[in-house]
Amino acid sequence: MGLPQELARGLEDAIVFRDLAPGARLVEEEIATRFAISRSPVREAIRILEARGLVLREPRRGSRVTELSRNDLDEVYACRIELEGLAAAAAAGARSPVDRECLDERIEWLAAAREHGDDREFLRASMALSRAIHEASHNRTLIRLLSTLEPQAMRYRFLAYARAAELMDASIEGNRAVAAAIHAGDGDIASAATKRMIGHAWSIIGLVVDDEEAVEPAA
Amino acid sequence: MGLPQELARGLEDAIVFRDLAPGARLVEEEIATRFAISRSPVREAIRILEARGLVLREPRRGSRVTELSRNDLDEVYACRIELEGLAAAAAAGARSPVDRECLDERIEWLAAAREHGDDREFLRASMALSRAIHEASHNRTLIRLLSTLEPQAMRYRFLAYARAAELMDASIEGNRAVAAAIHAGDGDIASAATKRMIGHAWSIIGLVVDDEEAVEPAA
DNA sequence: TGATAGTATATTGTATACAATCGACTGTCG
DNA sequence: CGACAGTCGATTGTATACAATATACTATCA
Repeated sequence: MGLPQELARGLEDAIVFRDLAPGARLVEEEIATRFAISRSPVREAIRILEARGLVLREPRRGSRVTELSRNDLDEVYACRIELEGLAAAAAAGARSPVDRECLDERIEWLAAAREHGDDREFLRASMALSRAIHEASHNRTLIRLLSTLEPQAMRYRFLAYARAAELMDASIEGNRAVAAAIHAGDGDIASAATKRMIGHAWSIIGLVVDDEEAVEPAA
Repeated sequence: MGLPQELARGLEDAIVFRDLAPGARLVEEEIATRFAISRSPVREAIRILEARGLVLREPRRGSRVTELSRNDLDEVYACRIELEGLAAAAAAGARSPVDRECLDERIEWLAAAREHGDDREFLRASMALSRAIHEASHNRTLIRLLSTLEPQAMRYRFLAYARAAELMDASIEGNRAVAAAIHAGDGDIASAATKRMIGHAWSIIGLVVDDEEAVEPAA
């Protein structure tokens, strides 16, 4: 993979897992020296993050990690619920044996991470599973859109896992239902199951974020 | 606006209106010298176009304008129909007086362009109207997603206008219905009207693209 | 003392220089 | 005659140098 993409992945991880807090500044030269590269690939990486809504770039004033908020959560999830539903339906329509295997594999990975009680691992498995469904849709445009939407959604999920661990169980169960519908080739059910699962998560995460904002109103 | 964004706008126009044909190469230095700037902003501009699906960048091999195809059309419109529906519903929910004026204004512009018989002007007005609806949703995440999806859709619409002018009349009528629902504050009707309009366009454009592919199978 | 102009510094935006790689051409050898 | 290695040109990827601008600090004046 290219250097900017690789760097973007690393920074994205840091943002999703809160190693880089909301509001943190991203100074090009600083990052460049830290990774012993020049500003050129760093600039490219930051632009990738901007396209994903993870950082906000103000002209001549630099970039900072975007804040999380109830309003932003609602925006992201309103889009996500539609696009993920679309992906599940398409995956059910264009199902292929290899995708099927891949899906089951990743659900097991998800369950294993839950057993282990590792939040980060669970989120990683969850991202991998999502991507597998996206790929199974064989809709490259949809994949492109989702790849610019998912990372921000992951930030909220990670936030919520710490406060509402039952969300993980709901996620496993929901995904099992989605996978079953995809395997059965029923797009409508796959879409409905996906929307139900995401809508449920949305409401739970919303409570967590509301709490967060009540505690820290100065954000 | 920044230089890269301005340049991207210009190149985007050229691609949408077919001044840059599908498959055309975009050589960084060539563009740079043509506009009397350096490669740095050109590279950024090309990345913007890539994020919008207008150009395909292959590592170390350069960028070329993406091809249009029936398959790609279906991908784009499957996403578009959902996201535009969402935008219309949100706009209906969060309607404000200023948005209302703006909407009506742009529909009149659309009708005027149709009277004039100017394809390009009609498409420009159409883009402006779409953006107005997007903005009226007050959902910045949705706006971001749509801004990376619309340009590709515009390419197909421009293609179809030349062969199926009645599409423009249907667009005016459809948009009037959508605007009425938004003004009435009825999200469900706004969404349904939008999806009906886009679905209709989808089927007509599909025929045009099928024809195109039958004529030129070597693409 | 408070406001303001001026300056200094930090950081981004743009231009240029250098390195690496891909594709095409060509010449040689089997 | 065909296949293949080597070289050359074109183009992208990365690094560095320079220019422009925003912010913070300081000194001066009302």
